[in-house]
Amino acid sequence: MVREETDGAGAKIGTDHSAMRARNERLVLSLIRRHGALAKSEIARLTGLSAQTVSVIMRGLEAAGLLTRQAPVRGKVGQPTVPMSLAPEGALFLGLKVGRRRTEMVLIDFVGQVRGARVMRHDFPSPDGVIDFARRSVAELTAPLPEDLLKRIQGLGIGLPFQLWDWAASLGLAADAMDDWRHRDIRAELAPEMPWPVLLENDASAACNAELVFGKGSLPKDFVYAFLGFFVGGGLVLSGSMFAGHSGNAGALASTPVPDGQGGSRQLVEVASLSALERALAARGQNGAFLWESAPDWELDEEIVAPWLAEAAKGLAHVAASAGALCDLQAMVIDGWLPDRLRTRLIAAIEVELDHIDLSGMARPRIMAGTAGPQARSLGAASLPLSAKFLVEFASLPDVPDRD
Amino acid sequence: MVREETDGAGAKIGTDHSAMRARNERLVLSLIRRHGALAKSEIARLTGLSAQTVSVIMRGLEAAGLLTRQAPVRGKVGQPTVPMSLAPEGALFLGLKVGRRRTEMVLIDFVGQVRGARVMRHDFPSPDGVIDFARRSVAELTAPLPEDLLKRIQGLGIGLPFQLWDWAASLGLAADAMDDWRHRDIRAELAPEMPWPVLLENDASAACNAELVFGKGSLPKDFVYAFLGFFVGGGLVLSGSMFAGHSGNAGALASTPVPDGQGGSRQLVEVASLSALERALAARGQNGAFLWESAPDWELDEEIVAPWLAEAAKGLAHVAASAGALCDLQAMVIDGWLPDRLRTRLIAAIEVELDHIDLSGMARPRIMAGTAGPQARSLGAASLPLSAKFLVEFASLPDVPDRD
DNA sequence: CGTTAAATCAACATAGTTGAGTTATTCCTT
DNA sequence: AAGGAATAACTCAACTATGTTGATTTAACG
Repeated sequence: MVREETDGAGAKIGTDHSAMRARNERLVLSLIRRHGALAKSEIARLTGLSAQTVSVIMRGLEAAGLLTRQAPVRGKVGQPTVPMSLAPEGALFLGLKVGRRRTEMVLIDFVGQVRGARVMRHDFPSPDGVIDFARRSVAELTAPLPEDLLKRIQGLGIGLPFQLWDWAASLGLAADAMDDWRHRDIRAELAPEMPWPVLLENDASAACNAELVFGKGSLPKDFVYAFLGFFVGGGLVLSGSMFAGHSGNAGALASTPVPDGQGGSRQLVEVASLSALERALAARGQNGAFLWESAPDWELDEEIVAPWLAEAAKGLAHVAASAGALCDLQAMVIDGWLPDRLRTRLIAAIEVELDHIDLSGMARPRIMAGTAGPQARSLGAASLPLSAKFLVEFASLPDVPDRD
Repeated sequence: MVREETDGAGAKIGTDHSAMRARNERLVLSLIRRHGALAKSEIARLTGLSAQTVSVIMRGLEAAGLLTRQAPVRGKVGQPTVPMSLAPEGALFLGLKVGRRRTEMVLIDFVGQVRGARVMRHDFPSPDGVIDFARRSVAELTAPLPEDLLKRIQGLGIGLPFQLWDWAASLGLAADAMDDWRHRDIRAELAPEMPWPVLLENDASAACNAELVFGKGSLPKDFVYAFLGFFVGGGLVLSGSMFAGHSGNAGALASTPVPDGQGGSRQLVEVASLSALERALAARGQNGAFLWESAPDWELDEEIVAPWLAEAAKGLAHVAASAGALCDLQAMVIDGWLPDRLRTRLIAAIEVELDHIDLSGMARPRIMAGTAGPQARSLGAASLPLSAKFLVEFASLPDVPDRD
């Protein structure tokens, strides 16, 4: 039931029977995840598969504990339909998010509920410290689980900022303080110790995946996602699935050139990131460390926040326009380690800036708020093994009509 | 043998046996197209399919006339391998390219050789004129074909500039001269008359597809393609296949905002297009009509071409950087209705401009020349039905190792 | 109690896999 | 140089996995 995806050197790219079944199973799970509970007959109509085939597949998924039957729906002529929904305890996932001041591990279930969490604070992350924390947290989070749930853990996802070593200088640390990260591969180090697959992604890409898999709003099929943390990162969702790029670095919004207002260009990270905000605080003699102390509920002086917001919005609007033109995007989704109110203001400001950009020849992308908020990255890390094992690439998914 | 892809409302998204076979057949054809002749045993190794399955599939493709056996290769221990290559006459395709002053139709074979062509010149294209030309050209191009080749025509692809109606003003025509295009759908009008599928794409996206399908150079898996014509357009190739976007408008490079050198931004089309060059000519009192008269072999005054080149390169370098960051691209491919020497200069100039952009945090995209040149668009139009029917999405293709 | 739609059962069809056998070559031994 | 062993490509026949079809059962409404 729901086999691993073969990968690596000897990857099989031809399709055989088991690949066919695997894909059809993922298709069923993906449809139910996106739409909510669906009856076998509805799945048959949506997929074009025969009722018999769908019946076999869904009974299998139910037997595997991944689907549960809901109360039968009566009121229409004919035998009542039995909607099947995702079984929350059908599968569990661990997510490790490495951050600037906080490293977190979460345990989530099949529907994205957080079942447990651990947090470690640090001046700056070190590979050894993170690996140690990961080991302890896995032990602590799995210890209370009964045998049957323990077996349902499907993987560990890691969300890690890329080019961590570039932080050192900006943190006032010795320039080589984080050089360790250059040469360490924590995925490869943790994988042998863990009984499940271990996956790694850029932390912002992971956040994007959380939005895609667990997002509550109705997302378009194509959008660019931006997460404002110490850096700014993102992800690119095309045809409903995340596009990671050949080296896993797609959505590297930090590096995007944006006009600097003086005829040249600079990188987005210089204007639309919390590091930029921290610099603005420092310029006024304030210590920005509080930004990272706890959940982001801070309130800043308007004199500091307004100019930062204006520049960030200008940069992000430029990205929305150029990414929109290139990829025919319908939206840009904004999230970050930000208080809700600030995120709302930022979105409004981007809309205003977009008015000042010539968008002829392309569709204007909507600017939307993310639904996962500050915890998007850890949720996203945990969502990586979920996507890898249980979801089909959405390219082939149809629009699911609402039930009447 | 190689079935049509089902599409439209009742699209079947579940996988059944025939979809499995269809995909494996396309996979075989895609591998041979990319690599050149391959033996059954090599295909078996590359795909991971069993020798028996590959044998059955390839005998079928041979019987269908899509593959031909090459001379057996001896010299190694064991039975000699029989490489199979694409049969040039295995399938034929028609391509209609609508342009500013020229509309063309070509007939190409399975390996991209042009078997026939028709050209119509006009002051500006009209839907009725184009449809009429298409009808006549199809008749003229197919008339000399023997019965068996006639049956091998697989489709008609159309490459059409989007937003044709915006030209009118810049051509000095009545503003509503091309309003017809707003309301006409030449694909829908031609389709019922033709015994094959009729597909339509943006002309620049079609050119991109030609590069992808017939390109002689070794292309990376992810690149952005730019074609400089009257406008500038492009295409986006991700994981080896073209990404068209939800409304078919991906790669709309014309609309990309680039810094205007004065602190604001303007659209790429204003600097990197032949319409910009024509404007520069007009500003010096020269009539730019000659640009379109024949194949692009013109030589321009350095005082006109140098400033245009500089601005175009600056704009394209900005696009290369921002697209590169967003999509983790390995390259930008440049082609256009340009003399070869000018294209070469443009590429060099983009490289220089790229040196002035901060690319930290991303890989520097290579700037490469296209291999199809001025005829890329008509070739590309004809390549559309080829891709649709005979190629698999390359996402799953492995790197084919060279034979030793 | 007839009609309807969901769900299932049993027989069947399709296409991939496995293992044995055939073929055409090179390599090795005499 | 001749003949057999080794090797690798290819094919055949039997088998397996999985999807489809048409008949049947089930549980509701009217």
